[in-house]
Amino acid sequence: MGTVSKALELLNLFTRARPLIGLSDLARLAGVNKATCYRLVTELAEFGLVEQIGAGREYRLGPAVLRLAVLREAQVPMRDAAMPVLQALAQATGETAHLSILIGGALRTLAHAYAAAHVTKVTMEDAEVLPFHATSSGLAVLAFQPEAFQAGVLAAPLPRLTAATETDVAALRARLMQVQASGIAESAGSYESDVSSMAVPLFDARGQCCGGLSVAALSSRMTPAQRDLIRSEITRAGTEITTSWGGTLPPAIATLWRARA
Amino acid sequence: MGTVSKALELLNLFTRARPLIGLSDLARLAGVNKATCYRLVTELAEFGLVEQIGAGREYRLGPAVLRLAVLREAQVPMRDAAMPVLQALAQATGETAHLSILIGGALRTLAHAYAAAHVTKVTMEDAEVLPFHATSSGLAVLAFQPEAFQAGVLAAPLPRLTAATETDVAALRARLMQVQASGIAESAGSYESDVSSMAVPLFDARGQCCGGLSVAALSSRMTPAQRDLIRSEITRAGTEITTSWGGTLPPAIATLWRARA
DNA sequence: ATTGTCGGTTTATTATTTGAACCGATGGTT
DNA sequence: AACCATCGGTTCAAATAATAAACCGACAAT
Repeated sequence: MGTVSKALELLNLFTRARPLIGLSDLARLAGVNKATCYRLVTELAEFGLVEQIGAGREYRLGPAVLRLAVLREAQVPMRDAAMPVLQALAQATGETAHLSILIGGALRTLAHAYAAAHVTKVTMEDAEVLPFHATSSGLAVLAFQPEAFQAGVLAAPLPRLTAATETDVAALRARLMQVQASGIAESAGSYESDVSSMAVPLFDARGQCCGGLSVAALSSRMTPAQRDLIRSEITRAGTEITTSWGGTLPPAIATLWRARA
Repeated sequence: MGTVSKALELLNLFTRARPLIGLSDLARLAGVNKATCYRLVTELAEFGLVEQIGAGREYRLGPAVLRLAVLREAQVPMRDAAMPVLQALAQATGETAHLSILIGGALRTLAHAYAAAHVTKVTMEDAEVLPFHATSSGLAVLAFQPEAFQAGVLAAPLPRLTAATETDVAALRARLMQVQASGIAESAGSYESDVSSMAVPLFDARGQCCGGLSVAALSSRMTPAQRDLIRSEITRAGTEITTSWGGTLPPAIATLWRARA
């Protein structure tokens, strides 16, 4: 692994649950020497990608990420374009909707929207990693990746997160084929007990699947009628987001979704 | 310069005017060998900080910057916190307001808001660099930086952007002292002819000046009454943003602003 | 007073990065 | 169609930059 990768790996250590990290912790978490870590984090800080704050001299993500994001959104307004659709989807289904995209081989949540319909709802955090094998978004996205990518994911450890998590590779492959055939993925309690969700893949201008759109509901509310409603709404929303990204649905998917909805 | 800095420097080459860059151009612009550039940009791409798009195989900023920005804003909601105030400021003054922050020693615009009051307005682009010596924001921010930082800025070339641009170091130092004494900076036609602006510094939780807030108007509209209005509104808005960032105004500034407004 | 940890620095050793030349492919120009 | 320049990407010896371990003073808890 190159030096640059090591430095960037440091950025990945900052999460919502762990937004501030001291030098020694950073070195430990990244598995690098403290001196090495110091040099790396100092270089990151020079560019404002991280910044050091007051008392404990801990580090956190810096203002430069904002500037880069503003530039990126100006050219490729993925998040801005998707937000209104996401909110409308949450509203229409009365459940929590979220959007995730492939970044560096991992699926990460980028945005979410809640519905006001129920007091109990599935809560989300942005910028978290979703396991491919245990979420509907993961299955929806993975089903439309190249075979090599799928193989890589299925070859890695597949943690059993709940009693309902499928960890058998053959069974997962069958699920993926099913998703390819239907254009929509479902999961029930495989990531969090009591949460059922449905998801569709999203496509960029190259026609590649680069993200997923999901609606997550308490399993107790996932009635047949509700599933029909979600399927109808999520395929429409998925089409809308893909289009707003300048992407095109694979014809097979477009046909499937039209037939169902 | 370390390898990491070289890689990050590549990110800085992407601007609004030049959002797509090919490998050879990237190497030329960064002043590094093409093979080096290839390795660096490939590592950046692995993390999604850049991505390569279709035809010309050119590179652009990638989706990872979004994820990082979402995380950053979740912890330090600078942009989100400032946006409503910025819009209110534009509305109240009938002119263009913008927010800029210090990133890696440079002042960059982060957000802006237009007013509907006039058909003619000062237009802005986000994520652009503002020269310290030729803008009111630049003066406002520079005036509250450590002496070493000021000296560094004033030692660098100070391009004459318009006929009204002040490039004399002694005169600029005098301007800075004036800004320190008044808590507000003004400029008239020193960046763009026909544009006059006023700006105030913004402070973070450490009490350091980390950005500026500015209102820019066509010079023809900058009447004495308008200047009084802008001064009153911009100091209030500046206080509000600084507070919402968890920062505190230096007591001297707070006193100055209260007296004026 | 002891002990452990913190952020940060120093050093010789080591491994990574670098630059120039070289591919095959592409696309204008003559 | 032959040519030429340039593209993205690759190779490999030479050189530079990164690394690990030990160390520092400061601070906190014991």
